[in-house]
Amino acid sequence: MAAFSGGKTYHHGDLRNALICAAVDLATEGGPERVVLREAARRVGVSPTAAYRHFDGRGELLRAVKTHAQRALADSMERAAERVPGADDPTVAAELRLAALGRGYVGFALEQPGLYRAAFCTPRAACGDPWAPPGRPAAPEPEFRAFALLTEALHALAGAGRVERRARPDAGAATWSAVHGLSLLLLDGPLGGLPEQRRTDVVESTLALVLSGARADRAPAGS
Amino acid sequence: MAAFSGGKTYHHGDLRNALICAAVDLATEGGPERVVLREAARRVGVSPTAAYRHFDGRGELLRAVKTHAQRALADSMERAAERVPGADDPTVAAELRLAALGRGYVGFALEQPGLYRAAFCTPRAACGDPWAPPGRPAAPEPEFRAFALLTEALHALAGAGRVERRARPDAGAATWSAVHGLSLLLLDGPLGGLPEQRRTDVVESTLALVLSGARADRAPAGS
DNA sequence: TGTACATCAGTGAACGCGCGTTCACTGATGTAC
DNA sequence: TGTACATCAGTGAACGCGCGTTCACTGATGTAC
Repeated sequence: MAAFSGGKTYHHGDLRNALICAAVDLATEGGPERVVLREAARRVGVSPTAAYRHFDGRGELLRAVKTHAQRALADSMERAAERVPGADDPTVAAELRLAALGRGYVGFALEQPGLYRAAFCTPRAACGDPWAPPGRPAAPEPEFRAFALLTEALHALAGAGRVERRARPDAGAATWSAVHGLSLLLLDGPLGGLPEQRRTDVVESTLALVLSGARADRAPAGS
Repeated sequence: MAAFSGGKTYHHGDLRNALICAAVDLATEGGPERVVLREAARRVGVSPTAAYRHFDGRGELLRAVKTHAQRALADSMERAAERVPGADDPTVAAELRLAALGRGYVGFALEQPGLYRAAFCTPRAACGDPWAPPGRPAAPEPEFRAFALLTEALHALAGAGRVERRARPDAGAATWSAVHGLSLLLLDGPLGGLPEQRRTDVVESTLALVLSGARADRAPAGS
């Protein structure tokens, strides 16, 4: 996030994007609560006031960071899935893809902890503003492509080799829960101090849990 | 948390516990980042300086809150498990208990969101101090009885009706991941806006995922 | 039982910090004629 | 093509806020003799 796209048309040229990049850097370094409007302006070399030409305030800047972080998370999942080798059996292929998506998810969380936490920050939660009013956020949630990727993979797996079979309705949410919880427990939770090998074991165990859930979905009820 | 235990021996009498209670109240109202030393002292009716007779500083006060929150979480799980009806089949009984523990876990998170988040806060994460140094915390982690309860239930389930069979080593962590992730997605995550019924569905789906993992543990490999 | 003293839990004022946000402004860019 | 003007992206100083923490202190409690 050192460069930004737009051309230099005005005084600064694309200050909005430059501020977002700086804010993303901040989140990368220390999570959402490190996203500080004054600091972002400082890094871009501009007065804090200038930011108010482009954002309503800190909240809006943080939302932009959140959107960016969610995209980066989904990108990481897709990259992991692309690296997965093909398989003749469509069921095996679908299982490999689902597991790869999960690894990409957890991998992103571990490699970009600050950005990952920013992807899930809410005004009332840990975004540096403890005084935010409770209740639903006013602005609509940005896309959650990560969730869509998991759901699609589950449906593909449920229907692999059969005609139009679909996964249980909330299987996506359950799977998401597993990889999300795992990421946070590993990141700054009680599973944080694990050595490399143990960490890998826990990740694979959790992916195995997800896959066994998907298999139970495919089998006749009560097996 | 309106009362505190100790007798009035000194000027205030058990100020330490009074401060912890106030801090727990703050966390209950707004999560760990709302735990503010000055405000806790204010509520107890004491000068901020007085707190330094009993705590090293804000960090230590927050740790006390965290410990309290973890105990409360485990208590909620045990209460939920106690309400579960008995069953003749030991396997069924073990499954019912595991599911009840999971419901108690998520239930606590939904009923006490602030306290729940405090139970998992870390200096470097969302505890209101974005400048905390990265790396492992100096002080050892307090007990995680919630985790122990899940692991024990999984082992009981794996061994139900058989001689000394144990669950897969990391099944506890995987299960914990599922309920923890679910709680956070429901709390302040993208699953936050769900209506009551849908929320219940998602909880049950995730518990089904956990149970299917436990069943796969019991069945011969490759089923 | 009474008195001098040590201990220690509390006070009150102050420190420096950095934040988000607002104000009146300046000076560069673009545009109408 | 030149000039007057409107627009708008930026500046700089200041606001009030509340925090964590430290300082020198006071006054109540407990203790030794």
